[in-house]
Amino acid sequence: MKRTEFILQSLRQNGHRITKARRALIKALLRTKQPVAALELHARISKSKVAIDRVTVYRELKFLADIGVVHPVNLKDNIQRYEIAPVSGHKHHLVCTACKTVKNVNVACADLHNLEALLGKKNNFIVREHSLEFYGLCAHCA
Amino acid sequence: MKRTEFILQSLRQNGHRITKARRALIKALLRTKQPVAALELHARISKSKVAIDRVTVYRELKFLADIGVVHPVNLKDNIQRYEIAPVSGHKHHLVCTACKTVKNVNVACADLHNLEALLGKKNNFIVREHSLEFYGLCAHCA
DNA sequence: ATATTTATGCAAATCATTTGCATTTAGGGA
DNA sequence: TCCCTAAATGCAAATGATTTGCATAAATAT
Repeated sequence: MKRTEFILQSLRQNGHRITKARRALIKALLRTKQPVAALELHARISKSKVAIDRVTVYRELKFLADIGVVHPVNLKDNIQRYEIAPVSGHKHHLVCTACKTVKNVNVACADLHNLEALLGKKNNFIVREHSLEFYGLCAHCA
Repeated sequence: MKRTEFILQSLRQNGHRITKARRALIKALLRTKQPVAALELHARISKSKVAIDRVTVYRELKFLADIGVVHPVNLKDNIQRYEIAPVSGHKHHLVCTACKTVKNVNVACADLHNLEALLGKKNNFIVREHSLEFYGLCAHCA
């Protein structure tokens, strides 16, 4: 459980408080291997006898995203999900459109960065980020 | 106004009816250069004195997406947008996170297809599609 | 222990989208 | 042209995710 403490530590150092809700949220986030929605997370936490409000989960996730502890993930169903931010960079996903299972995949974003520079120049934009997700059918659903 | 007629024609040929709502929707969709949300589209159509219901817009957009006339576009705000499907392939977008302007950009998806094949093999998935969007600041907002 | 400020809970609002159902209407055929 | 039937529409109300307002609780520095 070292990762949890590391995150809490850095929160504390930045003047944020360590509360029951925050601790439960981060632990729950670390436990999941897939991006989770606020309500999903709230359900899981509730099941583990920790009582925190739905609204707190929404607020906390947004807060954690603001400070970069979690990354927002947007798939095609227009539900906001989050995942613990990796140590560096960001993740890409492979989503089964049938069972909704999400797998993390490695993509060499460096290749995209050239493209981004090009697009930026061509369109007079400063390109800051990209989102790249893959959709298909997992072995089980195919 | 040839494109409109072409689309209506092909709808007719597939046994779908040409209604006032459908015609207005398609014309409105062809008029916009950026992905539009249902409510946005409804507002525009209403402004042009054509009275069609919000619900009809939602239903129609979903229908048009099902038959491939429009493509759903998902950006980071979890609002469902649509755009007229290009003759072949699909579009990618460059979104200004400040003013929300969306520009279409050309991406050689062929490069991604190699990657998709690889990911599919590695994860035992059948990869069907991808979504790749870019975010940044336009010249005006930078 | 106390003050101060951050974080939480509860209720209610909001926003996008969907559903049920009764009514209208496009378009093929008599 | 009129009618028939399925397809499309409109209206009202439901749903689901997310947000907001406000008063309270509780985490830390002093």
